Amino acid sequence: MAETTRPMRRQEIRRENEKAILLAAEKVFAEAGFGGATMQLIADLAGLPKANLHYYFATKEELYRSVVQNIFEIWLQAANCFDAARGPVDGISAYIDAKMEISRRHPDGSKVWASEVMHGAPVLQDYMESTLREWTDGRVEIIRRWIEEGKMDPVDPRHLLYMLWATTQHYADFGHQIETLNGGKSLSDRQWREAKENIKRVILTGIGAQPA
Amino acid sequence: MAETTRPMRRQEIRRENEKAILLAAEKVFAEAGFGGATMQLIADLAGLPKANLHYYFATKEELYRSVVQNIFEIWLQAANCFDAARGPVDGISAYIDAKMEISRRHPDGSKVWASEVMHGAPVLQDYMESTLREWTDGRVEIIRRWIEEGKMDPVDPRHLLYMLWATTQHYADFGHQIETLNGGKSLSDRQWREAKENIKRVILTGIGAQPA
DNA sequence: CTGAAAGCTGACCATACGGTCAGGATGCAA
DNA sequence: TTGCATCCTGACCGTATGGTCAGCTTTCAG
Repeated sequence: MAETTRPMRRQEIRRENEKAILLAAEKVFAEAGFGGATMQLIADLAGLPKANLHYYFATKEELYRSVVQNIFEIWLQAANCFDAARGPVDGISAYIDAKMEISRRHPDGSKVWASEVMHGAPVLQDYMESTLREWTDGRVEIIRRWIEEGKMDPVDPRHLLYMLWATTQHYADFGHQIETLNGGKSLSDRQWREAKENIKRVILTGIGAQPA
Repeated sequence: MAETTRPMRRQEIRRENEKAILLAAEKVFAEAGFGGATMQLIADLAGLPKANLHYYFATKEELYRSVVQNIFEIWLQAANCFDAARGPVDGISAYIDAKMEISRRHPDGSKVWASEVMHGAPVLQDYMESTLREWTDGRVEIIRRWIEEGKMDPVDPRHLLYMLWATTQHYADFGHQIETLNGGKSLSDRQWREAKENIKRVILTGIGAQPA
């Protein structure tokens, strides 16, 4: 990678290698699942000897945990959209945009996250019972208020959230299916825009929050 | 299992053992993924010695293939709802009901299917390019006709289908998350009903197909 | 310049897994 | 009853994988 063999700073080395490993791990875990992934594959993809992986991450479990926590953080960041909003149109639109962008930019991370949850969240159970639950309860409260204020129809907030998660996440997790049905090509910029617009229109109309 | 050691018919034996193996395999593949699943675990769960598995299914791949094809068939059966319908309200309602029932009754199968697609459909690529594509194109055509006939708003049929798939499948694949957010309890009959109603209401309203 | 700490790695190990096989048990048709 | 095809299984094997380690190189503070 580095053309000149300029001496690297310790900190720099650590940062770069960890980043490379995490990126490779994310991809391999996404493609093969935890059980199917091998440290050797991750090492090859990261361009490092396998033993070096164990220098940075003691075990496969530890590496996996780091990958999952990373994507969970990104996932939570999309939450901010909700808070700053004054009504369902703003809030839900922004949230859909944010989550669709995650599906597009971090499909591997999304898959790892989906896999983790599908397998019973062995690593993230704590987070789900604390952070995720708090986040969800907060958002449920916001939606409930919007309903009270007549800004949208009385829809069960939880099922609405599930719908948002499901619909947006689908474009990452089932991306391969979507590509296949798209003639084997990945979605173009325009198609991504159309996807977002369709989702927003259907859901916002569906909850009676369309802006005139 | 059999209390009396009544002699079993050959056919019967075969059928029962294959069924037991497939059921166990579905569960183990769902919980651990293909790579994480072991023939030993499947054998234990099926109550058979490992070697007996290989008598019925030569390889792990072959067993996996059978499991995946099984769920794909169930998945396709839900299609009929669409065909018999006279309009979006009937058709989409029935489809959502059917797919939600699959998520509820076959959560393991749904997870295996999701896993298969997430990992690039190594086994089902053929089916996706033939059967699934045909099915989808047919349904797209039906929806397009509904739009032409003014029975619903002009929504992109493909993205609508993705939304239906995503939303319903979510209750199986992310069932663990939903349970966690439900206080660790699985959804009750009433909650499943509410889920269905919410989804149907939001989507049907969202596409402008609400009946009066 | 020097020594210690950090970074690196080829070779190695124990284990677990998918798969095999020889040979025994069981049903069933004739 | 007999013979044979099907069914079953404990013991075994080769391989791949996660992980270890001794010893090397590189950075860098003092």
